[in-house]
Amino acid sequence: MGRPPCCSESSDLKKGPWTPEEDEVLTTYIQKHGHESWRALPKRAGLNRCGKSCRLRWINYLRPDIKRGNFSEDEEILIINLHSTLGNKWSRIASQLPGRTDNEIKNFWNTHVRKKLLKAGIDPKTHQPVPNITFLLDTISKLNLPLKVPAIMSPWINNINDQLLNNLLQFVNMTPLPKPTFLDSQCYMEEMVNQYAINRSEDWMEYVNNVSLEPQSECDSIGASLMGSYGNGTEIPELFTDLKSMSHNLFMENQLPGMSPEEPMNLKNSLESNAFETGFDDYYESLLKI
DNA sequence: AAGTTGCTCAACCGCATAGGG
DNA sequence: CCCCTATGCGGTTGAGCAACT
Repeated sequence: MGRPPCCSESSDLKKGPWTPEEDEVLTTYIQKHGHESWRALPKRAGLNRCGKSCRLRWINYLRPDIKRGNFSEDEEILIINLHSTLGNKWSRIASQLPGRTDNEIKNFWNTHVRKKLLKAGIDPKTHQPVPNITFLLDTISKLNLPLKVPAIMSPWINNINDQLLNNLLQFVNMTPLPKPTFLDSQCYMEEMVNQYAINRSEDWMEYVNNVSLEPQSECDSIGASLMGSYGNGTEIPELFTDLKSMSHNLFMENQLPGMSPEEPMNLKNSLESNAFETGFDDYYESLLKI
């Protein structure tokens, strides 16, 4: 199906890594004669390669104006911004970064940026926050609250409290702490979530199956206060509505540098339609996928 | 030291597109 | 228009290397 590849008709053409000698031949030829026809070039230059392979080698490696070395922070931010508007249009992105090739940017995206964004709770495709619990965990970990961090995920089992909520709100309103960079503290986040997924999933499912808040026998005074605030039998979605608005505010405060002006509205829309409102099974699934 | 796992990135593959006849 | 060819583009692969066990 489809057109055969340009070089498949001659299977004795060389493939695989280029040798320094081949590089030399190609460079010398192009410097002398240019590359008006990639198809004809290998034969004229005396290379046992297909034109496509020659073109790729020149564009991605041998071109004299190619920029080598690690991407700078500015380049990374530019790539993120361009990707948020252009998507996987690597060649268009590359055209904005002198000396960088589409292949190089694509590799950089797939091996670095994509992972960074994911760990920061941002969907690398949509550039919008992934509605998962990592956000809340990250936030709480930075607040250094005298609570075990996983408490936010199992409040319904033992010790959520409205002091926690108050602290979060205080943080959002007063922002007395330096703005967290969501690109940091990734390992910690991952570990916490993994541990939770491993250790607490049964609790979680047990809770999901029984979505009313019942005071636990070991419930402390803070827990009792929560019961007072929300009342027995409070449906979990009500609690999540509060947490949703908090995570939204926190994200607005801590968005990645250089986002486009319309990005905050996209984030808002995303949060308003996220899994907090679509049920806990979905939410739990997203947690396990992290 | 040896084996395993994970990561990076150069290179490939196949489809899309442009342009000429 | 339609067909054909060359080039461009984006997704994917796998060799080589580093880190880990």
